[in-house]
Amino acid sequence: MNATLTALAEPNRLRIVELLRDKPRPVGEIAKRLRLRQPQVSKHLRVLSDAGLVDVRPVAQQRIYQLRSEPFNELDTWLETFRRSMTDRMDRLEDLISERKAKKEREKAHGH
Amino acid sequence: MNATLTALAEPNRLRIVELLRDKPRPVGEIAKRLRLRQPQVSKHLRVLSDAGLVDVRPVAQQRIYQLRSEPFNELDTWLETFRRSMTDRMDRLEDLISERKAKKEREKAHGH
DNA sequence: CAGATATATTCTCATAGGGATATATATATC
DNA sequence: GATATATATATCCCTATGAGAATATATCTG
Repeated sequence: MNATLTALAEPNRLRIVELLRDKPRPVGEIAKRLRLRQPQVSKHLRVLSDAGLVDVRPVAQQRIYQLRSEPFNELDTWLETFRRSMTDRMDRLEDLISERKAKKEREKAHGH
Repeated sequence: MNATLTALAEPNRLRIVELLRDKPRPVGEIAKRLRLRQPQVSKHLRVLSDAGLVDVRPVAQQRIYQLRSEPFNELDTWLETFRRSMTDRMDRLEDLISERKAKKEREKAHGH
């Protein structure tokens, strides 16, 4: 989880990932499209690979990189745990508000 | 998007966020529970706040921090763009697999 | 085998940012 | 108003890491 987030947190890596979202691509094409130098792209792809975000497939001298779905699924699962508690919290906040209103009403009634 | 990911990429911040998932909490409690020093917690909360991940609400000397839902929703929306293209790719992969199986079957039938 | 092409690795440098400590600020209590 | 409590900020140190350039490695083509 943390590995995934760390890998995605770097702007150029995020761009690479978004580029690979469309389809698998070789290193050179990624570099060209994103106007990055080849070594940086290779380095970033290494990080993405170590984090399990991409797979490589050699074709002649080229290395075709493509996204792996697992990390994204995990990220999604993790996010869901928030979705739930968030809506819960919202409900509780509303409860809190109506509670306070009720309290104020009581105070007013008692001449505060 | 990048701000959100950067904020979440730091291990202790991630822990803070996961702690706040349960309910809003004051700085001191976060520090105590995660065994972090108060200044670090304040700094991390500052980053989370700048990234729009948390809100503050003062109660006496305490500052109660709580999660904001927007960034998580955005992250979710972003993730969906992957889910789609991934399943597309998966379908294609499955096509590839069944194609290969078919080929093997043909080969087996021919006495390979 | 000699290029040419595509990619990975290594090295150096500079910077960002996280941890520790001290201190500032704000609010409550007496 | 003095003190205690809760939090924020400032300062210093240190490490991780991204960029750039040079070089190594692998594969194809002739």
